[in-house]
Amino acid sequence: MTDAAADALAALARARIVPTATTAERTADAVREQVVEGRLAPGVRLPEQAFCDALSVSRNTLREAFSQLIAERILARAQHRGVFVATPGVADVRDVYRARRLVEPGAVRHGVHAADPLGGKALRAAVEEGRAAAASGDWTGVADANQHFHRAVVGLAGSTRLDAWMALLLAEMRLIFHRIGAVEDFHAPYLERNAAVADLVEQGRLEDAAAELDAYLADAEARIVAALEG
Amino acid sequence: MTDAAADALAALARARIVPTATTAERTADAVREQVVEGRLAPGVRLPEQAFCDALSVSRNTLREAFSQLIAERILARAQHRGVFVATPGVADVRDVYRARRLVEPGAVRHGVHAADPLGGKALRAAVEEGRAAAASGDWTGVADANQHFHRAVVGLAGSTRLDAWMALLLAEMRLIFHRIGAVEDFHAPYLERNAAVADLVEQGRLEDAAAELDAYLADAEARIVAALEG
DNA sequence: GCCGGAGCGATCGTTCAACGATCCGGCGAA
DNA sequence: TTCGCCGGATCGTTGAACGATCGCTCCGGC
Repeated sequence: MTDAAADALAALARARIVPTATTAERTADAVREQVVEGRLAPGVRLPEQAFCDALSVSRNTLREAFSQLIAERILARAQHRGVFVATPGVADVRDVYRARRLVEPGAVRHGVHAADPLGGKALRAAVEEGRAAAASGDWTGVADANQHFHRAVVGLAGSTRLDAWMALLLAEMRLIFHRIGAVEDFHAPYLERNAAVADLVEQGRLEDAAAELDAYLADAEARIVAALEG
Repeated sequence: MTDAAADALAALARARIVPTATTAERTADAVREQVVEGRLAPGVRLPEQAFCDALSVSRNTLREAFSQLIAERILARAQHRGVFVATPGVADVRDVYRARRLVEPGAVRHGVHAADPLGGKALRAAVEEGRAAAASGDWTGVADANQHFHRAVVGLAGSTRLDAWMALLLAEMRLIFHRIGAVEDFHAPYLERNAAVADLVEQGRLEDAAAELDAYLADAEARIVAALEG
């Protein structure tokens, strides 16, 4: 075998083809999108039969999809009563932010990609995405960009497991934002704070960036808790 | 209503009774235990029919249990070929340790319970458990105690979500230990390093404790990678 | 009037049987 | 040897069924 052929084989082995995710996975994706987009509000019930009909899948397949979303804390199951969209409370917000305030500043401070230029690029891209969305009044886009920014932050740590876990936490955050309604002005103030963090990272002032990010997360937590309790 | 009755009600509400976890959950627990205890080695196939018969559950229920364990990365599914015990490789070890080296020292440094005496107690208890197990030659017990120690470390952060996630990573670590076989002398050196970290935490020298823990994790990672490649 | 239990419908948890789709291994032909 | 084809085994998915449990309504007793 030629070396070129060997290289091609190796490339194929890396880029493993995933045919067409199983029906249960596609179903889970569809339901998850409805939830994080806010079309299914926290607390509403999800009757199995109705969703089977709407999605044209069998009850067993739907239940498998539900199980996955329950593991992600996007849905919640009440024994013999049905499945509901999760309604995170103040305790959940505190719990999530304790984790985020440990992980995100840590990724900035010690992440394997925090010092190299590529890491800074990802942060910068999310900041620009947010600014563009704000300029065109697309507040949903601003919220998306904010999520991308925080995903880029934990991406500095260079751990796919950490990335996946943070994606779950951020999906849960979206539920919370839908609970408190006001999405617009909630994310606006963070546009410039994201930019400040990105600047500091690009300048290599990682310690300052981490401190700013920590203060910023503490502030966000306080505002969310206030909104939930008020 | 009397105050006593109100108190009793409140207590019941807190200690929510979970009747008997659903069959799928119990099935998942049973399979997970077989895997993390090493009775099902990494790479072996888990035929659905055989496990249905052995566990006396229907195929649908078993598949739901499998799905959960796959989400935990304990099992892996190959489309149309079956379910296998996961076989974590060097890349997985590196990924897990990047996450652990961010989270564990961070929990020691900034955890909300790192400074209070209760947090130190949990670490101390795990250290003593490990010493007792070592004294009686119970190497499996030493490994368990080691896991308990690291669980106590992240417990300092005070986030149940973080605790649950770390439990997944630690379960994956057990798979890796089973792959490289030598469980005995692998955990032995860490008995005293765990103790050193616990001491430093109890003395309030959190920065030193975090540094020691980070060095210790880096060392462990290097030894595991060497064992896998050797 | 309202408080608590009996009855009822709806839904969930679980199982079973079945069908097509896909993969693996072996056999034969070029 | 290599390729194509075929059969067997297993998976992915469906539909239907049964008992169990829940929420609600209704009714009698205080």
